[in-house]
Amino acid sequence: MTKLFDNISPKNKEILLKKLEASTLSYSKGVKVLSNMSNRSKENFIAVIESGSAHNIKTDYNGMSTILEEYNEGDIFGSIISSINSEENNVITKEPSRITYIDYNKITNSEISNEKYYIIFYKNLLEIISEIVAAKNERINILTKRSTRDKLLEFFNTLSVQKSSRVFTIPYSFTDLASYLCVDRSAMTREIKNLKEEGFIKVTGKRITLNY
Amino acid sequence: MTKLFDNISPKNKEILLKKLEASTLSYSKGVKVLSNMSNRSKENFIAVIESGSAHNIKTDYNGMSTILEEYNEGDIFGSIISSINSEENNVITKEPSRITYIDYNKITNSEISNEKYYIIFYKNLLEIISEIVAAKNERINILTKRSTRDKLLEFFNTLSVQKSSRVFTIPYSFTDLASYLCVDRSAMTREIKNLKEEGFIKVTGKRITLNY
DNA sequence: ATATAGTTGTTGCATTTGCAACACTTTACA
DNA sequence: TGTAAAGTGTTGCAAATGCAACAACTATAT
Repeated sequence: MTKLFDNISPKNKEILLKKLEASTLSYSKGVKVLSNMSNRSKENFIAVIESGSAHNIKTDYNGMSTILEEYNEGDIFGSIISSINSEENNVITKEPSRITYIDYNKITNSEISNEKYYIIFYKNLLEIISEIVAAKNERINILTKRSTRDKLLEFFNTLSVQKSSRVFTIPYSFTDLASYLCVDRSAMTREIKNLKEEGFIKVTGKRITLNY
Repeated sequence: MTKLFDNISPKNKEILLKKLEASTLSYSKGVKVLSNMSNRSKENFIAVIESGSAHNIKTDYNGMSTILEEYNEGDIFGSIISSINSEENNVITKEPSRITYIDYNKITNSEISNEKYYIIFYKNLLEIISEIVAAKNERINILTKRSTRDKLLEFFNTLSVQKSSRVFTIPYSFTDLASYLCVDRSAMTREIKNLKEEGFIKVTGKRITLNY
């Protein structure tokens, strides 16, 4: 469940959704989510993942593709918070999913209401966006590392902090991880091997143990 | 001027600032801005650059430093929107500056007021943060490029779009640009030379002309 | 006005990374 | 359940990048 409606009564939530003209669509697996959306409405919307999951994938002019973001149940994405405007970006479902769309203009331009639930909604939105910003900062943190090794270590470190443990599981395939870290897959595999041989990490499938 | 108080009357602005216990500090050039701030208050604040400018610089364990962000007059930064919590991060003034601090807890935890200016403040904050997110997305866009050449071209492209012109001026020294793009300076200079020789760009000092 | 610190362009060389190709394993799904 | 598709580990080789060092130039501060 998204935090977007935390502390708002079901009744008020309904009023709000109606006011914002929210609509929910269902998708099967592996579908480009925004392809049937007009460029017009692409410019200002928020989407809530009601169920399922999706990847935001950027494909370069030279065919190089990069996983920009991962959206899971309860996550939100949209024009103001993600880069999805470009032709290069695609949001693709990883499994059958249901997504609710809200016109962001309706949020910002609607009559300013004195209703309490209105400001609570704003607070919630702000909080969610703050979390998104934190995630983006972390991504930038990883990408500013100059070497494959340092990118891996930074990534592992983040996971380790998240799970409060030196043992954790990589939530991607190694192929996807390379894409996420923006490095060549074979070079990454080589570097992981080095880290193993030098005793920094232990790798069992997707389970990593940090030894430092 | 920051947008934070747009559409809020001076009187209400004052009430708001008092309520939020805002305080303004002055700094000379080249000063670490947050060094005298307690870790406690570092965790939740917003800072507004009233005048002057600053860099958010991250220095690695191995001494490698990267310009994460640049703050100019009217910009805001802070714990919820920037990565500044780590020991590695420093915000350093580029010139004499005045900065106003607002305790973010005061914003989120204060009694929910029905005052109109209150929700306007929220809207403004949300809008500013959306712009920050857009900037971060752009940064990620650049950093996901795999080669120095593509990073340069993406950076030039962004500037070109911003200025709506194929001629523009780089707002950094080349040394700082290399740091911003996370590449070696000499390698970057080499690549810029290549781009010049291949006729893609013209370079006169910091003035770039795109020929494609 | 001058010393000092910082910026720029350049180069040779070492290292890292990317690319292409391959065999093998695992997963997905019709 | 069988077949196709996707993921994994590996390697040799080529190309890109980083590193170190230098000289020339520019900006800054006292």
